Amino acid sequence: MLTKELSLDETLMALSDPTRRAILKRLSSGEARVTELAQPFSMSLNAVSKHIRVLERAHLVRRRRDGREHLLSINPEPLDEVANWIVTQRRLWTARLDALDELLKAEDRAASKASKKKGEKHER
Amino acid sequence: MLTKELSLDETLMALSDPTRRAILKRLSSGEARVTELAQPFSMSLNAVSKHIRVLERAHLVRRRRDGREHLLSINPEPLDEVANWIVTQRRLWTARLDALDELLKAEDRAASKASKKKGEKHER
DNA sequence: ACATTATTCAACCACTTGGTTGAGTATAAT
DNA sequence: ATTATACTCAACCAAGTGGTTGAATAATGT
Repeated sequence: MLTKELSLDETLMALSDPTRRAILKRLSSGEARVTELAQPFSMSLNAVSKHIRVLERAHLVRRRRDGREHLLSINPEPLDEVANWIVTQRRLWTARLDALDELLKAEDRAASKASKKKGEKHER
Repeated sequence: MLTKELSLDETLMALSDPTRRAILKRLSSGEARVTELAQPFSMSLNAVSKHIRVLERAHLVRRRRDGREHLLSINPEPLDEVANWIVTQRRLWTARLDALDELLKAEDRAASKASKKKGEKHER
């Protein structure tokens, strides 16, 4: 599994910045150098360099040096962890909400049976 | 659709804190008051109150007042946006990586055919 | 050898975050 | 009416973020 200290905290934090997400998107079409990555943005090269370091810290990108060029590539592994957390949580939440929903529907049926009036509005 | 300004930035940022994720987890088993939510943590009530506000700002929880009690509940909607982004991106990334992988395998086959020497090392 | 290119490092800045404490505002209980 | 409870608001603080500029390092081109 090789899962070396993948922190949900750091991954989510790294992903929460639009510039960094754009960098990742760019990297999805293949390796790129720092300057290439920086080019589309209006900020300084140094700023982008810092963003990259954040992504690296979260293990979302890998760095490979070739001479003076640093070639960045994507590492999708941490995404799995996030995806995992999300689907797990969402299942819990919606399960609970679905149960509530069922309950409400049941009550609705009971209520409409009791009142026999059409056109009555429900709350929410 | 009702999607009122759901920001990926804010959602991911809100999720990137362990306390907040714990709060959400707690809320998956139903509504809770602020004090209830704060109870398991070692920090002050005010700190938790702030965390809740962050979650609210990201539309991950909703607040309903009943007298002096504020009842918090979960809203799973923003999670969809995140999940969506993740699966989309990951598909792109892995597609690309799989293609690369295929390429490398093909080259490996070609190389071993060409050199016919065992024990040769590949780079990285 | 010298200049250019690719990149990081270091210091700085304004702003945000995650926490604190202390006071304020409703609502509920006695 | 007083006190207790549930909560927020406001001010503060240390540490972190996202950006800047200026210099350092290291590899390449002339």
